Amino acid sequence: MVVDSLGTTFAALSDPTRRAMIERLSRGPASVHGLTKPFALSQQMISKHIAYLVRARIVIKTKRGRESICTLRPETIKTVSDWAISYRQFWEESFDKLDAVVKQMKKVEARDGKTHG
Amino acid sequence: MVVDSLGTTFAALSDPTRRAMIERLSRGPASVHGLTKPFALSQQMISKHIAYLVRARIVIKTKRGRESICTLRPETIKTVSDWAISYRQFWEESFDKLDAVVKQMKKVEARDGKTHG
DNA sequence: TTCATATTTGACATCCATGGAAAATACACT
DNA sequence: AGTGTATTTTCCATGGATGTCAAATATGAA
Repeated sequence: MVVDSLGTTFAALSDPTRRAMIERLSRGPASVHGLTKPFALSQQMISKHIAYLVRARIVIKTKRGRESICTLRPETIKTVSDWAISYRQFWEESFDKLDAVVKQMKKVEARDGKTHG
Repeated sequence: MVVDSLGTTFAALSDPTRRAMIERLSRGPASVHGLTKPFALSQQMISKHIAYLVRARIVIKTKRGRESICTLRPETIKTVSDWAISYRQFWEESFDKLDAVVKQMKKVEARDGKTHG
């Protein structure tokens, strides 16, 4: 893979455990140990998941004594939002068109209602 | 993998070719052949990428004669946006805190500016 | 039916992520 | 130094995604 920053971000987000970790970290930093408890996964796996999130620049890790404190970075999640929002016009137009189709169908239904059924 | 709809979506978005295909499809439907041209990839691979996008419910395929027409679904991209936006408060608070830190630093700088080199 | 076009499928190799087990490292405390 | 805690690293197996080649399928045109 070439350097595909957004791709790395999406790959990191594809795992439900990692998304849950992000959700947890959005409420404040936590140690690896603290992140292990709720997940019924071994600490090694949590550590590996964190490494994945760090590589994707979603999380930063800082040493505090013998603990590693994980902190969620706001910028990267925002790039995901920015990516999705760039299609906002597309989906709003699509929904508008769908609305128009539904309205047209109802209109036809009302007009032809008595001749069909 | 268990059924993880959002995870499947993110996995599909992790590939730059597929994101480019989405970008193309956001400007209107296209055949597999039409999607192949700009990508310097074999038609089989494009076909497989499309299958991946269909499986992730990002694209729908409809037969028209001997062509398969691919259309971008608006809902799925919107779920990505919704997911990211649910962290909006987090990142806005983070940016605010960063702003505050920067302002505090400037204040200290201005106060101590003449005593330091 | 035959030929060309559009698309899919199968076989196969390669790479990377996932996850467990156990060893290794790093640090705090006595 | 020795003990317990926190975290990482290594080895290994499994599964899934990527990509190519070749063959198969489906449709349109002559």
